[in-house]
Parts: sequence; structure tokens; C-alpha cells
Amino acid sequence: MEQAERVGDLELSVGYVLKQVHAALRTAMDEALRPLELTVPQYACLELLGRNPGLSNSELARHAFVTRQSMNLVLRRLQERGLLARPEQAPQGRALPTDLTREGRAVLREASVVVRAAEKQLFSPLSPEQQRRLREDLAACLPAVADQY
Amino acid sequence: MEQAERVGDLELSVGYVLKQVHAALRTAMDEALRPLELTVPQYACLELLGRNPGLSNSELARHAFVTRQSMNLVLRRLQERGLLARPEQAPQGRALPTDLTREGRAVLREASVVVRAAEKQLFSPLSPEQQRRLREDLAACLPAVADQY
DNA sequence: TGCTCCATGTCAGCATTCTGACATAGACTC
DNA sequence: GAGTCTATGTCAGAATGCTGACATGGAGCA
Repeated sequence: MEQAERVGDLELSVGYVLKQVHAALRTAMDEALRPLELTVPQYACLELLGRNPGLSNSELARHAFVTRQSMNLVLRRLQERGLLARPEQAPQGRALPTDLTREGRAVLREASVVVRAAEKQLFSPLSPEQQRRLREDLAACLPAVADQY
Repeated sequence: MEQAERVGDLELSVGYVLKQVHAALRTAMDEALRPLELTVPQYACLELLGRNPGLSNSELARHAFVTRQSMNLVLRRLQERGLLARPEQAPQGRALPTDLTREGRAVLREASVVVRAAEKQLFSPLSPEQQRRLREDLAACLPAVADQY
């Protein structure tokens, strides 16, 4: 059984384990958000806007680690659902400042709760100190972010 | 600048940073594999088969952390490219044991080199000890895997 | 003023990913 | 033998992700 489920020494690779944990987190979030009919990318978008009203499509994409093309479609769907609003004309330049609607904020409140619970559970085997260290180690791999601390 | 690029206290969330590092790793792998006209999922598949010949579609999916439906399409594409082969009939039950072709093994050899380099670079800010610890902390969040160590 | 550059938004096409669904092989039980 | 259960492979549809491409606003420079 264990032999059949092992994939050689891949488990010794940080990248492989990272992918595995990420997939687990993603799955947990998917399941938590499903009752709200929200996908993870949609939730991420709402969360970012909840914290930073007025972000543009491109800014949202950068903070969600996807391309602006991908984010454009996510925004469109959310806008159709009335969870966020964008002006038809850019107030300056080309950027369209995006804001949550009242309904969007309400949905975000619920989503945040379940997502935090899912995240908390996934990392629960680690002590608060271990979690902090894990976060720091991960952040250290990101030069741009590391410079901000 | 720093203010405009911050997204509140999201950077304090392990989940957020995990997603960020994962995205960075994914991007680095994408770029490394592009000259070989391989996508990350395709590479993952080749790597798994290189280490464990004869895995079925479902087994590959499990080890790649995707659904068997997703893996089916990846396998189909790779098979069309002649990089792997599957019997038309299942020798027993329904599982189709999959194997790399000679060309598949050749492509995998090249791919492995560039992927390892990309991975090594991403985690290079961490010492070997830190990398080991990072891997262990991440693995600890996966109950099933943790039990195997 | 015209040109260049950068950033933005959007469209298009392909790959991947998921869920839902269906069919089938084989083991097990009555 | 029939029914149940589990695992497998595959199809279908929607969402997301990427790259490539195009159009546009605005800043900067000669």
C-alpha cells in the first residue's frame, strides 16, 4: 500500500510538497465556498476589494497572482452577479476603479468566515510559532515581498 | 508605492503567501519548460511515469493532485505526441498502465534538468536546513503524508 | 506636435481544472 | 445469479489560467 502510493523521492522535494499543500488548501477553500456559490478566484477578488476599494483590474490581477486577462473574466462574472461595480468610463487614464456593492460586502463577510476556518484547519497541525516561521520562510523566497519586511 | 502595493494584512496570512510562492514556482516552471513545448501538468505526468512506470490515469491524477478527468486529457495530449503509450485494452480490470516511450524519456531528461534548476533558484534564499524544515512543516499539514514519515 | 513607452482594458484561442454523469470491471454478499 | 460497492476510464460543460494580440490614455522627450 505505502509502496504503491509512493512516488519515489518526490516527497523530498519542497516544490512537490508545496504543490500538494497548495492543492489541499485550494480544495478546502473550494468546498467551503461552494454553499455561497463562490469560486476561489472570485473570493480572492472580493477579499482584495474589501480591503482595498477602488483597485483596477490589473491591480487586482497582480495581487491575486494571475494575469489581467484572467482577472477580467472573474470581474465580469462578479459584476453580472451584482457583487461589484465598475464605472463605464475610466475617471483617468484607462483604469476602472472597482468597488464592492452592498451585496458584495455581505457575501464577502460570510466567505471570509468559512475561508479562515478552512485555512485555520489546514495549518492546525502547526503551532502558532511554526506557522509564523513557515510564513517567513515562504516569504523569504519572494525577493520583492521580502524587501517589504 | 509600498502603500499602494500592499493588500492590507493579507501578507500575514500563511495561505496567501503560500499561494504567492506557488504561483511563482508555477511561473518559473512554465518558463523553463516552454522551450521544450511542455506544460507543467505534462511535465508532472512525465516525471511521475519516469519514476513509476505503469501507473494508471487515476493513480497519476492522485499523485499530481488533480482529478482523473483532468489527467485524462493531459495523458491524451501526451499520447498524441508519442511521449507515452497506453494499451487499448486494460490487462485487468479497467486500469490502463501507462508507460513512457523512448522519446518521452528523452524529453523528461531535459525537462527534469530545467525544472530542478528553476526550483533550486526559487528556494535558494533559504539554507539547506531551512529548506528541509520548510518541507517538513508543509508536510506536517498533510495528515496522510505525515503518517508515512 | 509627433513619437515612443508604459500601463490599461478587452478579445481570442488553447490548456487545464473542476463537478456531474455514465458505463464497466471485479470483488463481495446473499 | 443478482445486487451492491468500489475503482476505473471517458464524456460534457463551465470556470479559470495562460499567451498573443489589439486599441487606447497619458507621460515624457525632442
